[in-house]
Amino acid sequence: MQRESDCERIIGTLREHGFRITPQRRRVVEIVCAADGHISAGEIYDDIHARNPQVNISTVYRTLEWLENLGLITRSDLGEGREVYEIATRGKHHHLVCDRCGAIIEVDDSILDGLREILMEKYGFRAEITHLVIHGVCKSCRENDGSP
Amino acid sequence: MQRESDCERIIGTLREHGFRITPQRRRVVEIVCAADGHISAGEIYDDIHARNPQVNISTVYRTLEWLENLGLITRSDLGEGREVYEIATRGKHHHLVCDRCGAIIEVDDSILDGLREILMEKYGFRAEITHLVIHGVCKSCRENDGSP
DNA sequence: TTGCGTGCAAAGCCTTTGCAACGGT
DNA sequence: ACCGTTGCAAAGGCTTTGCACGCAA
Repeated sequence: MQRESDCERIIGTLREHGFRITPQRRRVVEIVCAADGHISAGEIYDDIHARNPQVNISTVYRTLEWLENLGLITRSDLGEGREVYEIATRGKHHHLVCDRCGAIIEVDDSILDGLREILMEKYGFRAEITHLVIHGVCKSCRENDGSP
Repeated sequence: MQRESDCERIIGTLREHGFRITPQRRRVVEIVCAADGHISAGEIYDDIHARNPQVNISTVYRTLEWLENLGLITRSDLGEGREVYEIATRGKHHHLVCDRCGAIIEVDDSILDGLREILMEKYGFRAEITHLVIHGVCKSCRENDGSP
């Protein structure tokens, strides 16, 4: 499957560039690749720590920082102190979250094209929106509730 | 000026509702009103503490929470652990945050009109975006760096 | 062997909380 | 005088850092 090949590809890239592949680093890469979307440093640590209690959380943070600097994973700040990571190969996307039923809808990055243009034209601001979470009400909930 | 009347209006509202107006609470309200836009809890504390060293930061946090619950101020999560407050009377707006120089640019809610339309048309999703923080690079940083 | 990476412990930030004393009304 | 508020201190959650040992290459 795609996630496994992502993982092997990343490990291979690191090895080719002469980076040391330690068991800890390998586990972090595996877990991030296996994750279905975002995952936090704490979740990665819990996962590793369950099998290898000697592994320290500082190693997880250092590995994530290293992978991020290498451009192999991306970090998103979800607000409220929540920082999550995911592999960088996924197409850029964002999430709509329905506040009624909790549904999460993945939307393509292109929905932001217009907004980016406006910000550049009006403010000269180059928006770098890596991950956006938009709350609201989904279609079925609107129809069920009869709300606009 | 507007800020002063905001301040007096809030104090008056609090007093009318029977809330106790302590010097600490008064100072917090004054500082938030006097701030040009958003201000962080730490900045408020520094301001108060400079003149009244006995005032504790926990009082600042408690007062801000109280004012927020009363709907008199709003809190925005700028990401990276930065939370800022401002008086609630201001028109709906959003923030552009420059990741190079830290500048914060206030933009009107209308910049999201297009995005809201797209989400409604393509996904039937009614976006309820109360406050959006968009990271990126501001005009002057782009010009200084020569980046696009 | 060599020096990069790790575990450990401690600290750094920001924010919250328990508790006894204080002070608005 | 009452009881809501405050100051203090401590803790809590997450992340970072200094240091000496250990291990990948």
